[in-house]
Amino acid sequence: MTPDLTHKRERRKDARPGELLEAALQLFVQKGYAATKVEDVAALAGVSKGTLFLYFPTKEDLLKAVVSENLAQHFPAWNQAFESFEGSSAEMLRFALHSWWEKIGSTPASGICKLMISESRNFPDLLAFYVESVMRPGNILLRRILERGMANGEFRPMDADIAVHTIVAPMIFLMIWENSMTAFSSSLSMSPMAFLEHQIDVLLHGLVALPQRA
Amino acid sequence: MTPDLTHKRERRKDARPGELLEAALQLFVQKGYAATKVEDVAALAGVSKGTLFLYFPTKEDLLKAVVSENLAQHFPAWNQAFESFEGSSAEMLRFALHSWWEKIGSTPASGICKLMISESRNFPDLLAFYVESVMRPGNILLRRILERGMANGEFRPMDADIAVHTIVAPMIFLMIWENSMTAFSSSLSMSPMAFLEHQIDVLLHGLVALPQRA
DNA sequence: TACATTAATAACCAATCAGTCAGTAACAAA
DNA sequence: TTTGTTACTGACTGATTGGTTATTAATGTA
Repeated sequence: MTPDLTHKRERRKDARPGELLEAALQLFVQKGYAATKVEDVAALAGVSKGTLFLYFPTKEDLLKAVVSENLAQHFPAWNQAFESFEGSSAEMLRFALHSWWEKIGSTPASGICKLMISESRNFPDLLAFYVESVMRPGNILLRRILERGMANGEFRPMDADIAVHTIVAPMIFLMIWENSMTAFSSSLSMSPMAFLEHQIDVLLHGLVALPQRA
Repeated sequence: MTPDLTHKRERRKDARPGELLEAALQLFVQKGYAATKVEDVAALAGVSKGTLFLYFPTKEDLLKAVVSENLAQHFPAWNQAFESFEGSSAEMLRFALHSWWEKIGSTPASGICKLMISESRNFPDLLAFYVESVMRPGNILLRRILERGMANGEFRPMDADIAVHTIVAPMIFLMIWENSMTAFSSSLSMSPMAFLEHQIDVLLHGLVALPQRA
């Protein structure tokens, strides 16, 4: 990452891949895969283009490495947390969304989401990989929370598969917003935490003032 | 659009721009701006590359034309509908979302949203144009609905600016989903109308079974 | 200091692609 | 049929860029 302003050669074989992946993630998210030149990635990582190809055989391999490198490996811990959770399902949902925000939403890894949206059509196998590794586990975890809530009467009965999308949608929106809009138009700024809190509140209690269903 | 299989030349000066824009929208959304070749756009529109440049001076001009061509011109009508609406604010919200789905969400114009997300960083002036022409009017309209609901006690008090995002987020999600995911992975399919209905219901009444606030 | 190893470089190559332009064919008018 | 106009074509070009490789220099070892 640190641009080498002194033009002095350094031999750091083990540090290069990580620095290149970091630079690639940033540029791919910023400009799109096709529009970023490998030379720019190399420059941002402080090496020459040739060095990049020393570690990643093609540009496409670099993209795949960026995605797999940033995949959320949090699901084992999250599933564990689900098993041992003591509180209400509403608290559980709040915990899940806050934990997601802390571990992914607020980190550069959130850019992967935009990357998948933009490039999935061009790299279907990458999409399949992403679906299996993060979307499906995420959906399953959320559905278990919803089913727990419905089972103990805390949530009203509903189609869990659709409800999962209702929960996920604003999180996707938040990641996209941060990685696409805010960078340029400051008038579009929005406090992510305030949005998250409001979202959880509406999700649980709705907009209407007076309850009209049992 | 119709690929000319007979290789016979046709002179249709007035039909070309529209057909080229339609083809360009489809390919830009599918593959991304940088990854689509102008020659492919021309071929899909049934003309040669030279003809495309006869109507659009550069590739970037083509992109800008695609966006401006597909901008929602529905806001005058929608604002009008708001003024004369008779029912509750909940019904108004439902009407707004359904109307949006009918006029934009379910049409190719929804691809513009993905296009803006993917390319806004590379074309900031295009983003500014889009924000002014569709995002801001949309936000204002929704905020007026929310404020009407709060004013007559139908909705509970809230930060309208944040709440607008909570309403918009799932719609953005729906457009992105349809334009990025469903095309390749049929396992990700989801009924847009079912999602929309569920979304409105949760938005209004929340997930919890028993009301716990005044 | 001399030598071996290899990480890193930069000049290079081949393919791609946005944009051009000299020429062609469709159509109208005579 | 001839002639003029112009929508349309496709071969061409210059610039860009993914990927290669011969060379260089940093580091370890004797």
